[in-house]
Amino acid sequence: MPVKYKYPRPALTVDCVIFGLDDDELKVLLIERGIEPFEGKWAIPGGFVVPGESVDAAARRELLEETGLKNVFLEQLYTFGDPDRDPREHVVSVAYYALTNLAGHEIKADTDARSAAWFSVHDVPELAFDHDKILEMALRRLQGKVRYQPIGFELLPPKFTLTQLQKLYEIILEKPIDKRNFRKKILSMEVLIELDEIQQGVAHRAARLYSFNEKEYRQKEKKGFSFEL
Amino acid sequence: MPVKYKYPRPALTVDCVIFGLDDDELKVLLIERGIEPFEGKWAIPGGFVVPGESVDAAARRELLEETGLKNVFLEQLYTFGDPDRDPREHVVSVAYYALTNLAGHEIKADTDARSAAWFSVHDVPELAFDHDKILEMALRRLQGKVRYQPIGFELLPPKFTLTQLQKLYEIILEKPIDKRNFRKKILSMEVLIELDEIQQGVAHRAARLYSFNEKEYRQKEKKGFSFEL
DNA sequence: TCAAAAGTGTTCATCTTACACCCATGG
DNA sequence: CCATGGGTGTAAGATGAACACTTTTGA
Repeated sequence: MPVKYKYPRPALTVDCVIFGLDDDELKVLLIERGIEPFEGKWAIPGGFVVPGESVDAAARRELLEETGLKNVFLEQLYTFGDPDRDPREHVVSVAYYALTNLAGHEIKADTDARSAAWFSVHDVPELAFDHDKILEMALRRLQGKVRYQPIGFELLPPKFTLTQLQKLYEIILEKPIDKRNFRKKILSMEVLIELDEIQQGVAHRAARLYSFNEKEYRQKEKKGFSFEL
Repeated sequence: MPVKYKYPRPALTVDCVIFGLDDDELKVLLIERGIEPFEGKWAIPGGFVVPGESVDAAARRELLEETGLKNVFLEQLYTFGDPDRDPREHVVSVAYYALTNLAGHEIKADTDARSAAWFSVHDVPELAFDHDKILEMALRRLQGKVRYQPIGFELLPPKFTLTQLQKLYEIILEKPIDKRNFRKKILSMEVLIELDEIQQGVAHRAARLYSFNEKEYRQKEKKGFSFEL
């Protein structure tokens, strides 16, 4: 359905950088492009914004359509608006980043039967468009934000051990953390619920499980408390 | 020059929240709308993105056209994409915020002869579109960012006293700061140049002038130093 | 019984906070 | 000479960093 406008306007897309946490690596979900431009190249999943849907909604829709993911943490990252980032025409893209726990969600085959795969963020193939720039920015944002907002939990299953949590920070921040100091700090914030459950099926002493107390966190936050690693 | 596209697309605009620092208030520059919709209402300056120009360039262009400002700090804030934020049609807006020192720049009359004026951020008239939301977000961003990035200097003249700098933080963060502790902290970072100049024309002991050493800051930053209030 | 990870406190150094007086200047 | 803001140091408390051994469990 072709349309006419009084003045030209750039096209508008959304792109979603989807992070997942493996045992000892941070991964990103990429999709192999089935059409030109950049056919055969890997890219961050995304698509065009349909007028009448909010840009946020477009991001959620693309996320669902291309990966089957829903109810995940999704936040706007930045808008990329260089006129030559797409060889066809001026396409402005509002980039988002999503956090999900890799184990929980199987990634379904994409509707267009293109293949999707997880890559280590430090070993990513050449990407289409300016997607390397977008990915780099998403990584930096995640590294920054994880230290003063409790978003790391989004990368873990709902019940996790303190060691898993610590490892998460070590992987994202790319530096080792002292075990005792980490536990002291995180527990002193009192935003974790100590569950009456322990890890199953491990070949050593099973660790206690915890969950993030989001309600408690929101209350504390209102009273001026601020989460800091 | 009407244009045809294969699929409909939202329109794209940029909006610039422009902050300026008065003696004891943070101000924002608004423009009175001369046309529908929201004719007569105050709004954040902005305009449509022309295909072929980067979104950043569009923001700079609008800033210059509507206020005469150039070479000011300008950073992308967030993209607002609700379909009903503009009553005419789906208009997605990439919002920016700018920092400038109020004293230095006279704001020229807008090209469309609409009036422009500075308002205290805490005493703003009813705004057009969702501009109240944009302004609120810009304020929060400024309050957050000013504490861990040396952007506050953008609101001051190139040469300033430590008391001016302190007041800046007090105004933005909306809380009093201890004078001695502030000076100790800011000087210990060693990113200020102590000038051989003092304040002129004050009816009391003249304060020493300082300037921000951006070069030094960038070098320190690379070595892992991080500015923190 | 061994391998693997869980869990736990103390000390020292550093940073943050609270706080008050004298000084220089111009009117 | 007085009003106004400029400029300065110290002590106590809080926070962050470094560091090693015992316990539990399943194989």
